[in-house]
Amino acid sequence: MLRKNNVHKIGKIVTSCYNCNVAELCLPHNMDTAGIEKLDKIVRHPAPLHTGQHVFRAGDRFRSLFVIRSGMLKTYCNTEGGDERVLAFVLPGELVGLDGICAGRHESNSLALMTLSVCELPYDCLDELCRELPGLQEQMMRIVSNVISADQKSRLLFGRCNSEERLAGFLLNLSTRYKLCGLSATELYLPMSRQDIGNYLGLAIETVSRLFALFQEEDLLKVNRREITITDLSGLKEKVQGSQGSTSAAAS
Amino acid sequence: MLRKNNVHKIGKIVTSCYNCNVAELCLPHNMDTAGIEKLDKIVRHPAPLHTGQHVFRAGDRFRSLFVIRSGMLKTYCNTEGGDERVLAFVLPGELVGLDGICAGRHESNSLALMTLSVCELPYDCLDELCRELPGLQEQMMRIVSNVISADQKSRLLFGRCNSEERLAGFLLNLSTRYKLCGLSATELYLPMSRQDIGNYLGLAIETVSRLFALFQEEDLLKVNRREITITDLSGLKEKVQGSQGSTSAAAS
DNA sequence: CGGAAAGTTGACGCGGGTCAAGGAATGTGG
DNA sequence: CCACATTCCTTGACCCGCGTCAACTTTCCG
Repeated sequence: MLRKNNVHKIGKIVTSCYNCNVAELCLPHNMDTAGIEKLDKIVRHPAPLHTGQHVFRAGDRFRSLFVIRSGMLKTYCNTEGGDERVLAFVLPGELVGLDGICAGRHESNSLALMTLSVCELPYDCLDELCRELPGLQEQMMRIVSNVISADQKSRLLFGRCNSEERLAGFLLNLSTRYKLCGLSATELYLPMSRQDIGNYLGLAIETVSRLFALFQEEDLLKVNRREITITDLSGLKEKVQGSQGSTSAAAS
Repeated sequence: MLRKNNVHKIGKIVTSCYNCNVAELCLPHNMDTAGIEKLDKIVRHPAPLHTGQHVFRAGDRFRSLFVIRSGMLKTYCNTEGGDERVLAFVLPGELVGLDGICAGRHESNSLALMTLSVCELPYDCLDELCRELPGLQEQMMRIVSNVISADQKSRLLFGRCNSEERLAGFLLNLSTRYKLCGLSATELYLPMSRQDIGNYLGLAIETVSRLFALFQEEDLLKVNRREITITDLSGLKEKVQGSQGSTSAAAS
């Protein structure tokens, strides 16, 4: 039931930039009606993707930025050794694709973790529109700054702490961002596998599993497969003490 | 002698954006003369800072971005527990301060690791100039994208590898970036303490020390306090196998 | 010259990675 | 509908990499 609920919420489809307010991060924030209208015209709405499909792959020619409308994706890279490194989980209202601008090619992969709909922002158009609408450009820089700032915070989290702090920080971070999307901050459906979580946090999958069990034993969480309920938010926060990983984040 | 050499090179002062080509990353790259002239007018050159002085501190009102002209700085944050987390080391031609745009305040500290001169780019002026010069705006986005992309790569490095891989990756990364600044790629003067290196890499200071000794024993490096000479670049690269940490990087 | 800060080296113990086995959920073909 | 395979997750046992503690050396700076 929790899952259904959240999926339905995440699955709510918005139809234009007017009523798109999935998160403060999204572009129209603080823009006037005329501006939003223009932005609305360049935005494309590709058909929703199914779990396991890519929005883009590393090496693809960079053409567009993407804002998540509903669902969730992960960004990852492959190492020379061939194995995967999860870089980020991206929620509705957050932006992906920024890492492709400088080289003209995407440097990471974006993969749907569940049914996913995105807004596509062709970069040429966006660039042009930024010249017309100074407000948009400022907003772009603010978003980009936020991405960098979120990267920094997640680096704080991983800097020098043990597995408990990491997982706790990760959950708190998700909780905050879920809330920003209008979802529950305590009942989280995690569409990614334990594998992905471990990979992202730099922990073995077994460790992640054990920690979920431990947190449950300590009455911080209730865990039911990929549905988790935070029952003691402040207890979880105490675990992260010594770092500050509970802020909004976005990817590449 | 190595130290003197490098310090002198890093210490070479440029006087305007015309002949400022410390690194490809810097703003004038790919701009026409008129554009550079305008940019040159808004750039300020504060007096050089001494070791231990701050360019800005977390909480300071955000007014400007800074490009390093010569020297090196570290960016760091303080955790709630009061201890420090090093986020990045920033070299000539690289940009700091981007993390302050979104909140209007700097979220990290920037501290000179040696005598440091910077270019100050008042953000309001820069923003305005971006409207006049589309080329500048594009370049800004490219730089920002590069910062994000570099963050991503460093995350790959820290993702899931042991201490040897981390330190080797770190040294290769620095080597590449030193070369971009026109410095030697093999003779590196590291102005930061072992403490800073360990903090940045998520390793204990003792581990860093032991690894330097180990790498020296394996004839990969010659270590003389803060001066290190890479004697076997490919050997060092083999260590990092399984990740890709040898690309250019810049900080917030 | 003395005191502090930075770096090195050794001994030890634990957190978490690795290996292995088993359970639960989902899919597939008959 | 069931039998079977596959994927995902959990739990236990073991062990090693690296953090911690401690002692010592070297460098720096007044």
